[in-house]
Amino acid sequence: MTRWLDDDEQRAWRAFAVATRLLNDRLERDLLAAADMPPTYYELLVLLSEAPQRTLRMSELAHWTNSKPSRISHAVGKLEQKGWVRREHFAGDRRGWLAFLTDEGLAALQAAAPRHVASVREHLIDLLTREQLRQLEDISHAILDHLGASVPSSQPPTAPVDPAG
Amino acid sequence: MTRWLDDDEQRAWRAFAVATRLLNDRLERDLLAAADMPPTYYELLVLLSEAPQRTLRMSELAHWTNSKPSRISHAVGKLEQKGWVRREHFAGDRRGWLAFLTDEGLAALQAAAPRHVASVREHLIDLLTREQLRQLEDISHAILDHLGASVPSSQPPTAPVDPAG
DNA sequence: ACTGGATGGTTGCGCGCTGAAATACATGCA
DNA sequence: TGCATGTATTTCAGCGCGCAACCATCCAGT
Repeated sequence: MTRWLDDDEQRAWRAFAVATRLLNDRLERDLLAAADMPPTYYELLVLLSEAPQRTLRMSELAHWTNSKPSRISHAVGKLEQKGWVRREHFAGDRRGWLAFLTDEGLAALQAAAPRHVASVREHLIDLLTREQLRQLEDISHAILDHLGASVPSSQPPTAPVDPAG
Repeated sequence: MTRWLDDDEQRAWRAFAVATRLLNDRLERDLLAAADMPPTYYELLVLLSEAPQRTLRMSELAHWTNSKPSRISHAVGKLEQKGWVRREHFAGDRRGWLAFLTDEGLAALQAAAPRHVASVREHLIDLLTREQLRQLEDISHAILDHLGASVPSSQPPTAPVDPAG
């Protein structure tokens, strides 16, 4: 007994689906041009930049990005190659690893941030009224609550940069 | 001279970014379970199912999905392997090709649709008030207008099924 | 008719991200 | 000491995608 979508729901869903996909594609392309990395990797740098000591455990990175450990390993490996992240043993439990954001990594982030923020503004934020912005946040939180997710803004915001992660 | 995001903007943007990514992941997993194909391929079936004669030209598929020709070729190739789509020459201009949705393809779509609609309902539609639904549509259209995109709801809606594409 | 340039699609190839599974090693507990 | 658990890495394979090269067809100009 399927409850199909009525006209209103259908229109809203389709518009939303297409819009978010297109927006995502666009932001991804822009970010690639600005930072030469996929959004998911950029996200890791943002998380690190806002963490105390610019440091997080691998498992924490996995947690905040809702991803499997292997993905984090791969990603941090790439970032390490670029010299943007360094890995060190976690003193106290040598199974664990800490990922440090290096000065170079922070610099790269700071270099990319303006273009990324501009992109987010141009293709999303500046298109909306203040009212719509609030609505969008409410809607987003409804989704997040339902999916049982947590937004990493609960991270200690010691950000030396505003990367609009 | 970067205009950083203020607190309201930052919160909204982050919530939106995380919510849409998570939602997307979830819907993708569900769809994969229901239809054994990526959302982008499913989208093609939906387009075809709603087109007159369940038929579209390759270039039209490319247009409505904002994708390069090669992607469509690859995708339709896969769908053809499954017996869900058939390709025929376009009479009148033999350079062109028509993609037909087969009976099997339609059946597969109809089989997958209920679970997909349920998923969309569960993780998005049913979470929102009627008011929020309208807000979301407006916001989406703002994005679409700016990106110069078109939503395929301008397709002739002769749908024998409501797949919530 | 012939030819050169568009046009519509395909094919081959490789890139880059991802996850599953196997592995390695540390830890804590019986 | 043993063994399960926890943390992270590594290997491997798969996939979707785009680029570039290619092929077939159409069409305009001569």
